[in-house]
Amino acid sequence: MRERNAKVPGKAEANKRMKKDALLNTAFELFTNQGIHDTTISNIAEKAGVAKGTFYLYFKDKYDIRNFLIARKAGEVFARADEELKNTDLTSLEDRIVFLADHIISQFSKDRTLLVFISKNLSWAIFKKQLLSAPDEEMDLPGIIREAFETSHTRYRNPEVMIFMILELLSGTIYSSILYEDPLPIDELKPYLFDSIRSIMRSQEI
Amino acid sequence: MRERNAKVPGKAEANKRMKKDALLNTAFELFTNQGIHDTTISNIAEKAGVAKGTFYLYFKDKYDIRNFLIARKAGEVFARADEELKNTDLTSLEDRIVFLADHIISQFSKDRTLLVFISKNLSWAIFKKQLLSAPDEEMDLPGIIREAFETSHTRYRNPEVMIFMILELLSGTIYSSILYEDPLPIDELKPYLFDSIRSIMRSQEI
Amino acid sequence: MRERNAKVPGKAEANKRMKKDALLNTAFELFTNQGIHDTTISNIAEKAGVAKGTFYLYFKDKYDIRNFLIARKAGEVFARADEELKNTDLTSLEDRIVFLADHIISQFSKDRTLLVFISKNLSWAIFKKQLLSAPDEEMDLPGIIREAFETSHTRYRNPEVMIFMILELLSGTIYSSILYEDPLPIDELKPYLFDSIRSIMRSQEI
Amino acid sequence: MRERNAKVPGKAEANKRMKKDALLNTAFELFTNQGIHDTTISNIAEKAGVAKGTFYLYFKDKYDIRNFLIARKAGEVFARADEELKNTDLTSLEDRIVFLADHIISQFSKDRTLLVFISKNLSWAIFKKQLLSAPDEEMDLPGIIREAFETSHTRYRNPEVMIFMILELLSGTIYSSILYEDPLPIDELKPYLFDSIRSIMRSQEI
DNA sequence: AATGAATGAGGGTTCATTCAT
DNA sequence: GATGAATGAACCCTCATTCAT
Repeated sequence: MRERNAKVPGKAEANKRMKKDALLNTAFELFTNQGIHDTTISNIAEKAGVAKGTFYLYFKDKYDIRNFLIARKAGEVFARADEELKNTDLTSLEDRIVFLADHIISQFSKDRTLLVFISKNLSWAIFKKQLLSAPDEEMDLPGIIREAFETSHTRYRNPEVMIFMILELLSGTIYSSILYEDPLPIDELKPYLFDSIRSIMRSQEI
Repeated sequence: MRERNAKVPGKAEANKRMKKDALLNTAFELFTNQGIHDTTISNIAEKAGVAKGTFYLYFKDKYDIRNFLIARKAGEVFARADEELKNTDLTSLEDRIVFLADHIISQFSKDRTLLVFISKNLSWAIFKKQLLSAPDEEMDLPGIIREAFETSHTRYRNPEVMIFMILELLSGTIYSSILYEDPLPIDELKPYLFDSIRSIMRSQEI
Repeated sequence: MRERNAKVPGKAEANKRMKKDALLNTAFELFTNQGIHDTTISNIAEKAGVAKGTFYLYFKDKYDIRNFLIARKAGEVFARADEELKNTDLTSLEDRIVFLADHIISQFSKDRTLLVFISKNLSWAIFKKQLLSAPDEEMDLPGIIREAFETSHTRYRNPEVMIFMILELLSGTIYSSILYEDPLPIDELKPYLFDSIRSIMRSQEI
Repeated sequence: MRERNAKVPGKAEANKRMKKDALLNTAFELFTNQGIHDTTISNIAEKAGVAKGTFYLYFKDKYDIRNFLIARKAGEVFARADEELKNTDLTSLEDRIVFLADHIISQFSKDRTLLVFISKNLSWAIFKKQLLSAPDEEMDLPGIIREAFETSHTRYRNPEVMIFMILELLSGTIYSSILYEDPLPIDELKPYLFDSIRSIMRSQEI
């Protein structure tokens, strides 16, 4: 019997997804290359090979597609870092969080356009909205974090607040450090940054 | 006695300064009330009581006046906090920096439009450019900071990096906390935040 | 039988051509009545009954439509003269060219706005670009000229240079003569002018 | 007793002339370098080292100064050619006019910006207005021409018309030939052109 | 679902001209 | 005569959005 998603494995459905993906990929390329301000909906539609009107079948406007992209890209960064974490045998939450931070830094170092794009948007609002509340098919970040704290031997006063502060510290500092090497290049900044993260965590231990 | 052609020295200059100030004040009001995006140069000029073309005598475009305003407003926030600091007898650098943070938070709590306006722009680039390098007539912030570190009994590994991290942590967290009370209202966040600041500083002591 | 979605073939295309023609006709009228400098794109669009933005779907800017018009109008003048030439039985190239010159003069005498418009633009660059190189659907001027020289009993040193000189002499002189009757009204100038054309041609015979 | 123009050989007078000359020289430089359209009165005034308002003390607007310049520059070209003519012992008017044409061509070949500037403006209206009617202090061109025809052994049907046609032929052809080498580079065009001039003259002999 | 021609409000910017000093 | 800050009309051009096909 055919389930909910059955239909004849829809050509139309696949086509729709392809169009949306084409729009997203094109938009990301244009946003990072020439800036959001200088990218028009015409640009995106034309380069994606669809008509201008078609854009509006999938997104409300330019900012709709931007937000969609930021969330997706940020999620991918976290997912990759978490994937790598699984290959380690780090046990203390402190080590694990520093590992994640390190891996995130490393991804942004290799892809500065991505850094510029999500830059400071990798912040609490988006993090929470996208990653904590809506466990999607691909990655259950909320679950991951909850579990991490539950399995940790060390307990913290307010895990959410702690993550919040670490995230803001991380996202705030790497932008200037990676892009402008100011006040220090990222490799020289890391010791200070990781020390700070650890000391924040320790100050919150119960 | 003044003759017909005897200009009051600097009358034209004063006039020019007034025009520029009128433009700046108006722009700030409009930017905070209706957003930068929805504020047009026509709006600013009209409300400031000058012709549209006059705007261009003083500023290159909308972003020129915005940057000017951010730097000025951010400077004022620091200056006021520092002014209050002088009325205390706090001696340890840790206490003094937490005091400054507290006072800055208090200013932004009372003036959310200001927070939205300079929000995350209160960042390293602007801070350094405007406040560290160019001691202006009104406030010698570079001098203040240098002196603070020199008179401190405690020494730190890298004062600049330390200030950088504290500033990013502060500016990153207060936005979400003051405006959205997320993850906590600012008054409840403060203990965590100040603890974190202190622990960052301690981790950097030599 | 036509279905609901069966477009009349080329209905949209016809519509586009009409819009473009409306713009061209309106632009010509405004250019000749109030000058190119004093004609704005708004003027043209409004009078043509289309939106301002529509103008930019068809032409890059004011000078784009001007060049288009000059070429078209100049082409029409030549085409009409050549059409009349066919009704004669003139055989010598000298007679045929003087006939063409006479007919061109006569057209401009009757339509001074046209003269002012293409005036000195009826020159070599445009003549060559538009009329010699790209035989369009309506008139194969290059072919006409080539044929004229090939069928002529008389041969000339350099036909292209000869046409060039005659054209510049003609276009240079009629402007002042027709519009300002200076140094002579066109009817009195003609004998001198035609004599000059004939003598130029004779000087180039091989 | 002091005559009308006396005054103490005026410093003010000299100053005024200098300002006007500075404006004229600057305008010419800007017109030829960046085009009349893209040259603003501000540009001219600033580069000439005078205030914007001062421009209006000497010229009505941009086109006033342009016309002034065209007439002056065109006059200089003729004057130089005529000066050289004096160093020859050419007697026939035909030879003398071809000599002038040759010398004018040579000047424009060496200074293409000048050619672009006066280009087709080296035409009858300007020629007549500036050069034939108003014998100025520096050059009595009307006198020169009148004399040339009077001393010529050969008589012509209508000298003015003849000069008119030759001038238009010359000014029309050299532009395309010198700037674009089309239909021939100027050196190759010359034989055809001079032959044409001579044959025009011969066709007008009485 | 897809198209893309048409729209037209609206922004940014320029610059000739004035006039108080 | 000289200045140059101020003016503000004028204009170009973009581009998000619609809708008939």
